Amino acid sequence: MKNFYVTTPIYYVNASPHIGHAYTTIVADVMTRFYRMAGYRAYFLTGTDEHGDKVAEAAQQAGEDPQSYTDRISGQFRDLWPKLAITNDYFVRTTDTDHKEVVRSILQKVYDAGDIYFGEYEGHYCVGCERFYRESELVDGMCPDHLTVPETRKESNYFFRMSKYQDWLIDHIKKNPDFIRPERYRNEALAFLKEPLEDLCISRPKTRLTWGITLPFDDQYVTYVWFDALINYLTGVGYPEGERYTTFWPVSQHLIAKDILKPHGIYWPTMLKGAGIEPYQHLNVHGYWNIDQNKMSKSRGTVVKPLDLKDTYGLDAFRYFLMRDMVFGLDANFSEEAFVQRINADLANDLGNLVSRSLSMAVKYCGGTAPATVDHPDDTHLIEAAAKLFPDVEQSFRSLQFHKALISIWEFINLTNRYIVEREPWSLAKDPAVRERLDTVIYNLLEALRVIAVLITPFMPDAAGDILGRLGVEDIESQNFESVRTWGGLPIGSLLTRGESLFPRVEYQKPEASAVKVLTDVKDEISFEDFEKIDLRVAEVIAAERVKKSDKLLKLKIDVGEERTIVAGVGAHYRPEDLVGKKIAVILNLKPVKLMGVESHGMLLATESEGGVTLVSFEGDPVVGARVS
RNA sequence: GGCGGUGUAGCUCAGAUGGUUAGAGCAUACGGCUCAUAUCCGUAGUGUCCGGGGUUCAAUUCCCUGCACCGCCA
Repeated sequence: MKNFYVTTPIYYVNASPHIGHAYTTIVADVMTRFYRMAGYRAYFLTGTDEHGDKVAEAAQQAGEDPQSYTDRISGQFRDLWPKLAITNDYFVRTTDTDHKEVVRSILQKVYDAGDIYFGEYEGHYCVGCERFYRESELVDGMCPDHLTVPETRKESNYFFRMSKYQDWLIDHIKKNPDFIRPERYRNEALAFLKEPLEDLCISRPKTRLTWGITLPFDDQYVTYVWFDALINYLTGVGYPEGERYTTFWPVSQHLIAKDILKPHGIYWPTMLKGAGIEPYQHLNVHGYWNIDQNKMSKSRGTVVKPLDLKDTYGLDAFRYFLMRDMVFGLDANFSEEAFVQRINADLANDLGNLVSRSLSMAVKYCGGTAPATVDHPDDTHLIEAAAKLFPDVEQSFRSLQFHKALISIWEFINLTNRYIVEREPWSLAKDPAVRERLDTVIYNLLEALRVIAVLITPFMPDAAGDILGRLGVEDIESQNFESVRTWGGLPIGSLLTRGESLFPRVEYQKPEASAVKVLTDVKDEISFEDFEKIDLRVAEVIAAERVKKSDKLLKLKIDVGEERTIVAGVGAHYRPEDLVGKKIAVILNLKPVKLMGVESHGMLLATESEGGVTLVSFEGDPVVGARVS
C-alpha cells in the first residue's frame, strides 16, 4: 500500500483562527481525502504552537495563566476544524508531554553530536535597537539606524551549528527539484542560501522566559521557537519509533504559507540533518489571501470576515471557492462578490442544475430507477471523457494545481450538459420506438453524475454524498477512484430521488446599492471610564526630522507642557518643515514603542483615507498641554 | 534602504523551454432548446501581453533599465 503524510503548520495561539489558517488546513484536508480515495494510507496532522513570550504576554493580558490560556485558544482551533469538515488524524500541541520529551531527546542528540554550543561572546550591542550587530553590518563602526557607536556586551545562549549544513542543503535542494515547490519558492530558498548562514540561536535564559521547554543539558534555559515548534511534525507520527513513524515520515510533506518559508525550507532540514533524521519529502508553499473589504458586502453593517461566509453560503461552497480561486503558490483575492459569482455560475448553474435536470428526467421518463442500457457509438465521446477525467485530476493533484483539477471536472460537467442538449431526451420520450435509446441516455447521465460526485468528494464531501444518495448508491465507501475507471459503476435499478436544489442561486447585494448609509467598521462599545483612560493633549511641534531609511516615519519633538519625542507615520504626506509650529492632538499615555529604532512616547492623531493623511488640528489657538476630551 | 513578487480582454486571472490567428471564466450581444435552480447549448467579438533599450531571422516570453502596486526584512 502507498502512504501519504501531510502536515499543516501548528498554529500559534496568540490569535484566533482566520482565513489563512482555514485555507492551509482545507488544502491539507482535500489532499488527504484525495489520497485516501486513491487507495493510499493517509495521515493528516495539524495542531497548535503554544510556547514563547508572545503567548506568555497574551495570557497575562487576558489575566490567565499560560496553560489555561493556551488550552482555551488551542480549543478554538480544535473546535473549528470539524465545522470545516476537516478530517485530521491527529492534533498535536507543543505543550503535550510526549512532545516535550521528543524535543528534549532531539536537543540532546544534536548536543551530543557537537552541533549545539554555548556561545558566550562579546558583541556590538546597540541599546536603542536592543540587538547585536555583526561587524559587517556596522557603518563606520556605528549602528546603521542610530549612527551611534554600539557598546560591547556579553550575551550567553545556545546555538545550533546551522552553518555546517549549508552546503549540504544547497546540494539537496538542487538534487531534488520538488523538495520545495512551487519553483518560485525553491528559487527563493536558494537565494537565501547564497549568503552565508548564521548559526541559529535556540535558547532563552529562564530569567527572561520561562514558558518553554527546559533544555535537557542546562536547566537555566528553555529552547526558543524552532527546536520546539518544528519538531511537532515528528511528535505527530510518534517519533522516535513505532509503526506510524516508520510508515509516514519517509513520505512526509509539509504545507505552509509563504511567510514561514525560511524556517521550514532552511532551518528545519538542517535541524533534521543535525539530528540524523532524513529530511521531509516536500515543502508545499502557498500564497496569501488578500481581502478586499471594498468588495465585501457592507449590508450587514460590519466588516465581513471571510471565515464567517461559510455560514452564510455553506461549507461546500466555501471550500470550493478557496480551492478554485487560488492558484497554489500565488496570492489571490477574496471578495464576497467573486465568491457569490462562483456559487451561481459553477455550483448552481452548472453542477446543481445538471443534477436537478438529470434526476428530474430520470424520475419522469424512467420511473425513478436507473434503467438498463444498450451501447451506442454516439456515447463514446462522453464515456471516454469520463475515463480520462481521473488521470487528469490526479495529474493536477500531483503538481498541487487544485484549481486545474476543478477545471477538468467542470469541463466534464459542461460536456454532460451538452450531451443532454444534443440527445434531447424530451424528444426521445415522445417516441415509444426509441425507448431503449432514451433509457441509455438517462443511464449515461446518471453514471456521469456518479463520476462527478466521486471526483468532487475531496473538495465538497457533503454535496458529493448528497448526489450519491440521490442516485441510490448504498455503499458510499465503495465510491473511490477505482470505481470511476470503468463506465457503468451505477447499478441498474438503483432507486433515484429528485431532492431539493443542491446549490440554490444566491443573491449578492452590491455595497453601493445599499440605500441606507451604514458605518461598516464600528468598534465595540466602550464605557466612559474606558475613554477617560486615554490622555489626550494639545501639543506643539518644536522640531521634526525624517527617520533614517524610512519613507513614512517622522521623528517629532513636541511640547505638551514637557518635551517629548514621538514618531509619526505621516512622512509620505507631510514634510518635516510643514509640521514645525503646528498644534496637534496627541495621546500621551500610549505604551512607548520603538519604530525603526526610535522610541516613540506618544501618538499624534490623524486620519488616513484615499485622499491621504490629514492631521487633527484645532479651531482657534488652544494652550499647549491642555486636555482634550 | 535591502530582498522578493506582481503588472496579459471591461472585471478576476491562466499561459507560452522564444515561432503562424495570445487563452479561460464572468460580464455584453445575438441565436437554439424547454428536461431543469430564467437554468443549459451554440455563435460573436474586443487586447501597444506596463514603458524604454538589448540579444535574435523572430520577444509578450530571455537580458538590462525605468515606472506603478504589493509583501517581507532591517
